[in-house]
Amino acid sequence: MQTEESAPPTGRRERKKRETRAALMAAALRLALEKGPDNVTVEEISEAADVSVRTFFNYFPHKEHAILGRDPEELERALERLRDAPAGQSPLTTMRMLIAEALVDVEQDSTTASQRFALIVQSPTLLSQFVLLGAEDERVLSAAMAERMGEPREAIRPMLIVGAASTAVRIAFEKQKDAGGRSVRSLIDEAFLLLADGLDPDFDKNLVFRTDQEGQS
Amino acid sequence: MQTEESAPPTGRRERKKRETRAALMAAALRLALEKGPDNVTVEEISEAADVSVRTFFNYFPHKEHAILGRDPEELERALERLRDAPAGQSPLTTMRMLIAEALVDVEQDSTTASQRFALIVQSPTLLSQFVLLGAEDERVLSAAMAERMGEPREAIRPMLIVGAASTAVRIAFEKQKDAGGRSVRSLIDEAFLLLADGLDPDFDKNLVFRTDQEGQS
DNA sequence: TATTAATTTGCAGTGCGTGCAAGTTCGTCT
DNA sequence: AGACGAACTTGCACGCACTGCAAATTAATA
Repeated sequence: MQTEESAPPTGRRERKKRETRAALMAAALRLALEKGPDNVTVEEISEAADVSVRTFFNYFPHKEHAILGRDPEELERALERLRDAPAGQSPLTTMRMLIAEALVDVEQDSTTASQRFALIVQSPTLLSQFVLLGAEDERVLSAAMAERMGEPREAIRPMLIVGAASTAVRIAFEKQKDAGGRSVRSLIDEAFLLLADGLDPDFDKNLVFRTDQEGQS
Repeated sequence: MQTEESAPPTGRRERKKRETRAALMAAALRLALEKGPDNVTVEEISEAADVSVRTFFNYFPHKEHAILGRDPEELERALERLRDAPAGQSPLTTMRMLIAEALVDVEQDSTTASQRFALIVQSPTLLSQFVLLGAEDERVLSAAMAERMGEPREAIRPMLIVGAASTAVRIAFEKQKDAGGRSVRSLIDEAFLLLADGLDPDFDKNLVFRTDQEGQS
């Protein structure tokens, strides 16, 4: 009657599942690197991991998920960190902290992480899947951030902070290739400073655009 | 020997191609609205437009492109407006102008435009395709904006301005449903003010995150 | 009208992804 | 241990997206 999950249920079953999942992810990543992400078939991946094609789809909804190998715990950790952040900490500071800590996670197995990113920017389908997963995260984070800030769910600012921070990270990664030698971290730093201080001090706050062409003088 | 394109070749052929393309787009949109974007097959669309399935793929690379029905001239117009913007105008102001004018375009055939947007947020595949096309636009706009601002191509600020503006628009559209009655335009206004003035006046500029756990005091 | 080029179409084929109905493995209870 | 039930794997059939190829149709040109 103790079907509850109190002790870590490390049965043979759990272990095998983890192994299979890991094998599939590894095979997917390796093959994608070797042959280009769009030239890999699910059949090859399954073969390399020594399972049937059908089993592959029991583990991943799309081929891309296996290559991306997203860790669902990452979002959990981020949410937890957001909850545990100092009460007085300003929202953008919190976001930067979250990102910095997520980067640490990523950099720990830096080899596979940077390889994955190279693949992502290479393949449109991978990129779109990646963005899609990111958008989901953004929604969850925005909701949590709004609550933390004590703002209503429809408020613009929390969402904009999360969205802009995410944009900053994306740009930093994209720019890293061109911007010779600069670390992703320093690029992110620069972007966050811009976001915090304002992107444009000369922005014309009084300008109102009208759909009709009145007031042209 | 005058196989060149000097006069607008409005032969029967050109006309038919336009018609077919329009018919496919219309059928795709109509069916997507009726049955949900994920329950429409290419076969149905082609049937409704009275062409073969194979012909459909001669016009669109993916099913989604027919539904999205993107107008390639829109980006052209935006680029032109960016070039023609007053020399002294601040970058974020320019972006807001671009967006305001693009909104006018969209609102002119508002029926199909808003219908399309409702579809996009409904279907993950549509959304990802949409984002993918948007990312391409962002790159082009960023490059033009960087040039206009006289900054090198690797500079962060132009890209961040374009990216953040695009994020603001996206959020405005997403929030429109919850934010009872507020127009997209006013939501965009609010977002732009936040971006211009700075998302977070209390951002801690001196905080440096380290990968190791030193300086914990 | 005869020639040529563009377009459409059918057909065959690859690959993704899903439901279903076995078969197999594992945990559990007696 | 043996039996039972649940979880997992697998094969099979299927629908759908998309591509290359070659034949057929249609429009433009000489």
